[in-house]
Amino acid sequence: MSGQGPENGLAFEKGTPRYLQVAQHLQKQIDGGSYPVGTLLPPEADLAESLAVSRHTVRQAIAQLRDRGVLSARKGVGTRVESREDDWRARFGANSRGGLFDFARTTELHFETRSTVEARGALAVDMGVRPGRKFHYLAGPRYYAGDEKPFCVNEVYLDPRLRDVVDGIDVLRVALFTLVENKTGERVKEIQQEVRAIYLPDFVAHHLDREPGALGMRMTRRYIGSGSRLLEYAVQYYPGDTFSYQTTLSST
Amino acid sequence: MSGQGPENGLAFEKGTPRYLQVAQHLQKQIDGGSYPVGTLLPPEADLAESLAVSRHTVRQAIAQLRDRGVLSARKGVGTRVESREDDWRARFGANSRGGLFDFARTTELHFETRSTVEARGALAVDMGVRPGRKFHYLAGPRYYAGDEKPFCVNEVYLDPRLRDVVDGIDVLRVALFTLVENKTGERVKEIQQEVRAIYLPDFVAHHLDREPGALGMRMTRRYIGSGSRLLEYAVQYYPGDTFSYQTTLSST
DNA sequence: TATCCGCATAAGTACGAACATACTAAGAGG
DNA sequence: CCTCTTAGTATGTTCGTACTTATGCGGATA
Repeated sequence: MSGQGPENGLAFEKGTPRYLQVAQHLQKQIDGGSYPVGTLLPPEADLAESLAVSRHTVRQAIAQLRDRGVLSARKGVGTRVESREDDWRARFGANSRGGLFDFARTTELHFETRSTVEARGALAVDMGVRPGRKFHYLAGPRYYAGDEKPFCVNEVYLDPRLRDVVDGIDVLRVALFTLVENKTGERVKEIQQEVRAIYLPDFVAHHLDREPGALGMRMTRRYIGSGSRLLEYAVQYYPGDTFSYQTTLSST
Repeated sequence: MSGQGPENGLAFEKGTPRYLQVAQHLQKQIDGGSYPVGTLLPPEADLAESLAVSRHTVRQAIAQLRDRGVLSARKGVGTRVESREDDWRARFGANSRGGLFDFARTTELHFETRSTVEARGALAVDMGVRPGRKFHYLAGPRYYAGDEKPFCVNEVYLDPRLRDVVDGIDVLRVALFTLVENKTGERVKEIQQEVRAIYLPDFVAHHLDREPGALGMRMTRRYIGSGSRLLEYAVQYYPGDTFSYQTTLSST
């Protein structure tokens, strides 16, 4: 087509950074099959032109998809599509406070369930608290910003004193523990993470579009405050076929 | 201004990108205590000026340290020093049956299989190398010292040049990559870990005394040398019912 | 005294331009 | 036919610049 008209340039909405919109756009193209797995993306310069953004913006978008494991790039060759969203999505690698912060910033947690629960049995053991202690409980799916389907199901157990930091919040786009820190002034001293293999519980499987009992992973985090007190306990369920937990240990 | 001279700007070496040199410089300053944990780094603009690089380069350097967890940034405030990374080897935190898992000395790896293999297909992808590259392959069960039954099955893919470091070794009681470092002088720059849920393959299930197809976890590690070259690739299989991977993120 | 507003600050986003480097493929030469 | 060289391509690095947005501080106001 001749058309120089409106182009296929994106219609940018305000509020969301352009590079994220470009990343989402590319993700959709990949999911839709426009860029099949194993093929090379158009050169950055071409993408920049066709989307009417700078190459720098395209590179930021590609960087996003790269550390999700969707793309890989090689100098002098091109940018290769490694996987699709529903295929190999979440390479999770938040292994620092800041990492969790960034992770929360690029995802959305939708609270669907709220209640007050009492920690008993195995749960109390996992949480590392005395049985009988009460917690404010929230749960719901977590999405990559702009996506249709969630990639993770999240449960949160919050100290009842901190309940008001989430009251009235339906969609969370920041790390919960920063809210806790801000409201209380108390700083999270330590975060204890644990990853283990599981069979997906029913309600999780339903959200993630998997069979109940399918392979999955469960990541739990204990957020410890100044006084060695458990401020928050979070559980995340991931599908086992698309999720892996990654860490990089680098020596100086 | 007095000094147009050498400044305290870095003496850049060629070959390494500047932003990496800046990152290393900042890391050293942090480890050395010039920027204590909990304090704010100078503004990016100041750093850029004093190091005689562009702000963009400083940002790239900071980005590096951010996803290592060393730094965290907040708009309008500054960049905070979160931790120092001198003892990254101590951050191996794997746990089995409640006991702490210590790589180096408390376990024994018994090599039962040796061969030379060619990385192809999914293996090449996982290893992050081009298909066709040859590796020296070793495999066997790993025992807690004195135990009857292994708790883990281990596979190792070694750069053929490094083959002689394991020739003649039947039982390994130290981390293999330290042998590599000692023999070659080349130091491991980076270790990339990945944990995922799996169904146990037959030969693993047999060793671990589980049913084939039972819940398990697979941990892979890529040991990267100076030249971004893959020196060693290791795979460990654990039973899912007794194994979990743990990390602690402490802020101060 | 307490609250609100606005300014300064610092990271985040976005554009443009140029050069460096790794890789591929085509062509020249043996 | 094989090897070496060379030109082209695409990502990587680096500079410059400008604007946006979140935050915090301090002064003015109620």
